[in-house]
Amino acid sequence: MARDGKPTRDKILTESRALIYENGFAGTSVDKILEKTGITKGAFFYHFKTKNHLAKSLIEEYAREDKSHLEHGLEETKSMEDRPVERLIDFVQVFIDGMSTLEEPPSCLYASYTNETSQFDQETKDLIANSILEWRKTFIDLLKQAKINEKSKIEIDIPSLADQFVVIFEGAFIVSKALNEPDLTAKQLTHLRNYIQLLLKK
Amino acid sequence: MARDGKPTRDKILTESRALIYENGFAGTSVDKILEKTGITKGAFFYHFKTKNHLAKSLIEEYAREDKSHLEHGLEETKSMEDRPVERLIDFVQVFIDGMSTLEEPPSCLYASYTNETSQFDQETKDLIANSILEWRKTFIDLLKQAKINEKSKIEIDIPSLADQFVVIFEGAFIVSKALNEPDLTAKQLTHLRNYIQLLLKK
DNA sequence: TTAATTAAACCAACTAGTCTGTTTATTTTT
DNA sequence: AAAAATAAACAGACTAGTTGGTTTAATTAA
Repeated sequence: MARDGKPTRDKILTESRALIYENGFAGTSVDKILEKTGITKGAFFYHFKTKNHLAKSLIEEYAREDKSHLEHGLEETKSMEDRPVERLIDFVQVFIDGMSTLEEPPSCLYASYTNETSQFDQETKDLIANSILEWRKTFIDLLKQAKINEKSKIEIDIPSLADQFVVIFEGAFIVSKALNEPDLTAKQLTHLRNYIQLLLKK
Repeated sequence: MARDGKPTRDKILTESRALIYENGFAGTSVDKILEKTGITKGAFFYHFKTKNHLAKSLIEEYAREDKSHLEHGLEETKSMEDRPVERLIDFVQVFIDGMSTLEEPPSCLYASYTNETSQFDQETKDLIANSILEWRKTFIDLLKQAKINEKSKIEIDIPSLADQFVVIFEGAFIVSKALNEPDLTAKQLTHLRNYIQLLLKK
């Protein structure tokens, strides 16, 4: 057996993600990653066959984290399973709390990739689409359990309301970055929470 | 008199914008632009000193268009100046209408640039920030005229509600592209219209 | 008659990726 | 326990092609 390569691989993943948030994927050269990590070219291409294999690994890792955020939201509100209306509101609140007290504007790898789609293969793009659809599915479920359409005075398109969550996240990240206002995302999510609350009021 | 360079310059601007929407700025080489436009290198650098000068011209043009969209929204609803509540709703409706019946997912150059910020100079980034702040300003005005905080049962942070408009646009563009659902943006804006309507109901 | 454009050669820096060889920790054999 | 073998992990020089950008001389069109 030989020495442990995991620290090296992890360092490449963490640092390159940060670089991509600032330069984009095409704008992040392998040499820049090497410079930032202090890792050599040999080591880099030992761990990742090509630069695009790194892109794939990055998005896979990101999607795993994303999924665990979703699961965390469900877990945190599990005790309210029998009060679906409160659960729905509290589910959103979990993420409002998670987005407050940020020191700098957040970023999303899905958005980064989507802004230069042609750089990536279909599998990578599918992974992004499916991750977003997971949020849609989960939210549709929460909205249906809260019987939102029976309670609301106006008719609501549930799937698109479900999408609002991801839409506001993605949009807030961009505006937060463009204006350099780290607390913007939490504020934006608050409006989604308000909207749902107003819809649920008979 | 000499011959007119405008068609050449315009072609570079239009085609390079389309390329940036697919490849990002760093991923869009000058050679690719030449290939797509059929223009020569000499002509390209005759019109743009550097690739980053093109970036600047592109965002300036984009910001001008953006501003005229804002003005168009105000113009279209000018007849309701004395009914600020209806005007506010109708202002949003103008953009819902503008975003329905799209054939393909829309894109935003502000978002493209923001996803690879380090490629651009401060002036370019400032132009983006200021363009977004124009929307904020306009919307704050519309919201105040509609006396939203006097009418709403819950307390509303007006500036962040104003930002919702741009946030939903930006977020919807990304999700629309990631899922390849052209009509997503219009649907998302509809929820913003609903939200404001609910807030305005005493 | 002058600005706009072509065509092609050219450059230095940078690009992703390859290659050969070395280090390192563990396993096997003695 | 010491020596030898193994293979993963890593080093870094090198390559072939691309990058943004320059130059220059001839040509085109209003």
